[in-house]
Amino acid sequence: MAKASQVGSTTLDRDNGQEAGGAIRQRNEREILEAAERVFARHGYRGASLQAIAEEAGLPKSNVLYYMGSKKALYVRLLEGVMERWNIMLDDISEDDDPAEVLSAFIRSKMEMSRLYPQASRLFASEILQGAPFLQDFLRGELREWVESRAKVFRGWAERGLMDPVDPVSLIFLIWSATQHYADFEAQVLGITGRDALEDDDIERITAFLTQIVLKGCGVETAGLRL
Amino acid sequence: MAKASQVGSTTLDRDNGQEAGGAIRQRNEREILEAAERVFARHGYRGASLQAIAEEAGLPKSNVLYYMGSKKALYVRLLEGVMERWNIMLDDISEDDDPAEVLSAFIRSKMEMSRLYPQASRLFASEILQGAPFLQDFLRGELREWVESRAKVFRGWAERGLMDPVDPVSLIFLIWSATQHYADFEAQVLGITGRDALEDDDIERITAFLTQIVLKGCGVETAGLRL
DNA sequence: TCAATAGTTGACCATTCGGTCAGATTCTTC
DNA sequence: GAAGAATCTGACCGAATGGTCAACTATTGA
Repeated sequence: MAKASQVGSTTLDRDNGQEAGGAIRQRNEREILEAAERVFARHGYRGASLQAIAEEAGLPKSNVLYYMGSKKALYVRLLEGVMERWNIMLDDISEDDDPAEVLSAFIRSKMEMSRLYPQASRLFASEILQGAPFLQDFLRGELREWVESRAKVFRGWAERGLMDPVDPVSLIFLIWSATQHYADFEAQVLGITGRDALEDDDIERITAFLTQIVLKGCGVETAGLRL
Repeated sequence: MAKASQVGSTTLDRDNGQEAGGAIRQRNEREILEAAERVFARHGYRGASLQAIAEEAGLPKSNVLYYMGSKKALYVRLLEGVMERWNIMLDDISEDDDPAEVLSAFIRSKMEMSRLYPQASRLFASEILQGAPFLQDFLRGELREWVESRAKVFRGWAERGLMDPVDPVSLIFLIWSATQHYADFEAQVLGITGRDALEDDDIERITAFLTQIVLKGCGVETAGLRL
């Protein structure tokens, strides 16, 4: 299952992922992780303080360290969680699939990620803004291969005339940026639109918009596709 | 000239923008501002330390405070600088302009911003990730009006059949996110593509890609436009 | 029941944080 | 070259930082 390749150099494998632990531990760890995700997403690794995380979780600082060991270990564990959710989306595609279906499903699932896990998206964004000190290996390894494999399929479609011969990597970046924008820049989106929050039908409307632009923009046939 | 509306509550107007000061002051302030932009962009407001900024600028910490007064004043001044560059792009458009020309110029100028001032873009991104504590007023005021005025023009074009009736605000967000991506997520882009840096022709290629997707995706006539 | 294990937490530590200040040095101006 | 302004900076301050630890309580299993 790969895990998020190295991810720094801390040994964190003592309780690796699915291990349960007591019911108390499970509940407290979940609460700490959720609180930490919010604080790290907002203030970045250096800007987040254990005190702030502890207060957000409603626990004394010592308790946070009791469960998480150190600030770095906590941060790395959060990143691993983000990468894990990311990997769920890693279902394979082939040249035999329908471009319109694959692209629209891709856009939809990325929009749902932004909708369901905005904090995770922001945490990732913050890590990248810092220069990706902990995720270098992931970017240059797993994620790069993922992009390359998709790119090859896109190129195949283009050769068969199913879509315009656009640069596949740029296309992937376009979809990533446009979808993540609504999580990472939520404050900007809300400020400009004057809304308090984005509702389900906003997301639906934006998804439809992006799908239309991308499919039409790439010259993908949408015959027989419900949009 | 509007300035960046309030921007926090610190009184920073003692040396407002174009005021020169001695040659020494001018040089040192510039060096400090450039260093601070890098550090704030990477670590966020809370994560950036005056010590780190001072080292980056090659000056003692006391000197930074001598010129900038306080951490908050330094940060606000940087944001004002970013907004100022932003406002340069604020040239007006009208329904009489050619949609293809306006949209492609818009994409090009945003890509150039990402190319020329990546640190400024990241600083802005970091501020938004924090929930835009200092830029709330700017977002809800100036920027909102800017978006609305553009949206009205886009709608006019759609009514006259010059482009598809897509949601103009979503379109603006799409262009913003896609272009800023190459500055804000540079570490990701470089990691995935395995490059050391993005060159001028990369930017040119990406600009052409985005222009093609957006124009075609919006159903804009590109007759007689050099692309 | 009772010992072992797990969980809790305040006191404390060295370091770093943003910021102040006094005194030294350098630059300008006449 | 002297007076005054601008610049420079090490010493220092209280508060906050990440982290340790020992003493304590709660839970669990035999």
